[in-house]
Parts: sequence; structure tokens; C-alpha cells
Amino acid sequence: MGLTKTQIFNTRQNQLAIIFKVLAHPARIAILQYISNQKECICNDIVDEIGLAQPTISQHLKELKSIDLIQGEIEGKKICYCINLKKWQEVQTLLNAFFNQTKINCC
Amino acid sequence: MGLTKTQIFNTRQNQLAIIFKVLAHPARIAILQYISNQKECICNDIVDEIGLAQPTISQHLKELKSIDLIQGEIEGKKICYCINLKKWQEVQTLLNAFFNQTKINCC
DNA sequence: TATTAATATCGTAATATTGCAATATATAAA
DNA sequence: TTTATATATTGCAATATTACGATATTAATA
Repeated sequence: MGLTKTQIFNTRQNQLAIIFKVLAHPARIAILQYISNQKECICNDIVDEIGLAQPTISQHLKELKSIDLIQGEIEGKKICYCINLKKWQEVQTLLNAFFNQTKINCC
Repeated sequence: MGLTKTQIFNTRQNQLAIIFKVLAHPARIAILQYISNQKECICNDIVDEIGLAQPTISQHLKELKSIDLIQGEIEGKKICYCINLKKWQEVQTLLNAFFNQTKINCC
């Protein structure tokens, strides 16, 4: 098979899984850390910094954009990537809610 | 290719990615929620509850155990699964540290 | 209008993940 | 000791992900 059976889970469970999946790659973690540590706009220096080929970085950026964790603003022929703070905080809140709800236990 | 280049990332980045990857499936989210909502021991009723075949559930449990998020205690022919609260809180702290460090931005 | 530079998309090979049937293992009960 | 029950492991087919070369797109600059 190889196909996740999303239809048997609820929206919240699928939503959490999608967020975790986007974050589940060290290159995407590294990209987020790099973007957040630069005060200025980040463009193709991500490629030099991370050490993966340009198409690969572009693909990872697309995945981060797919859940709006980052946004890209066109500045001439460069693109300024930055973290979408609103979404970032929303995600952090969502994950904390999950961790706080999932604590009670028998052992 | 298809192989993540872990060697070009640091330990922390790989560690975070592994944690996110374990959580990146709705069945594993559902299992964690189900385990935490039961006051008593959870055994093979997980299979009935989630709606995936027994070997599939067993595999997901194994992945959750691989980072110690849950632990299983043998009780006769049943196994009592529960959340490893210590690890659970460690992970929550780690993720929050990541989210808090990765906020400063230019846009 | 070329040329250059930055980024995105396409196509594809290699590897990983998901899910399950079949089977193995382990323990309680008959 | 057989049988039944609970869980794990194996093997495999289907699909997804990762990575990158080749190429397309877009915009500044010569």
C-alpha cells in the first residue's frame, strides 16, 4: 500500500501530522534556524549555507510555504524569505495544546 | 538518491527531525491521544479503536517506542502501553526551545 | 535586445514509509 | 499438553520522499 489512510482519522489528527511532517527533515529545521537568525533578507545564500543543491532547497522551501510557516517576498531578482510569525505562533500553540492534552496516564 | 544527508546537519537538527518524524503520522497521533485518555492499561483494543490492522498498529507502536515516547509493560499475555511522561515533557521542552529560538525576523 | 543572475519546475533514480497477509512467539487457560 | 489469545516479526506491494541534473522562468543589467 504505502498510502496513509487519512480518512479514518479526524481533522485535528491529520492537521497535526501534516505540521509534524513538514518539520520532519533536518534541512527544513536548518533552513528555519538560518532564516530566523539573519536580520536581513535571505535569498540564495541558503543554498551555500545548507549544502544541498539549489533545486533541493527550493523544494524544501516549497514544503515550508505549503503550511505558511515561511513567506517569500520578491525583491528584484531575489526573493526575501522570512518566517510567518503569526503562523509560527499558531503552530507552537497547537503543538503545546497537543502535548498538554496528552499527558494523563495509568502507569 | 532518496537518502537524507544527515551528515551535513548538526546533532540537534537531526534529533529534532527524528522527533518530528515519529509524530508525523495521524495514526501515531491517534494512538498517543487514545493511550493518554484511558485511565487503565491499553492493550489490543488500540487495534479496534484506530481501525488499522494489528501488524500496522504494532509497527506504529514500535516507532513511538523508538524514541521512548511510550513504554510497554507486560501483563500476562497483554501489554500495557503508557506514555513516558518524563520523555514526553523533555520533548515538549525541546520543541518549545526550537520554536522560541526561531522567531526573530526581518519582515 | 541580449546576457547574467536568482529561483522554480520537471523528470527521474534511489531510498523510505505505509499497510497488511502470513507467520512466529509467548503466555494464559482448558 | 493442547488450545486460544495477544502481540511481534517477516516479506512484500504500493506509494511517498529525497536529491539533483537539466531546463524554464523572471527580472535586473549591459
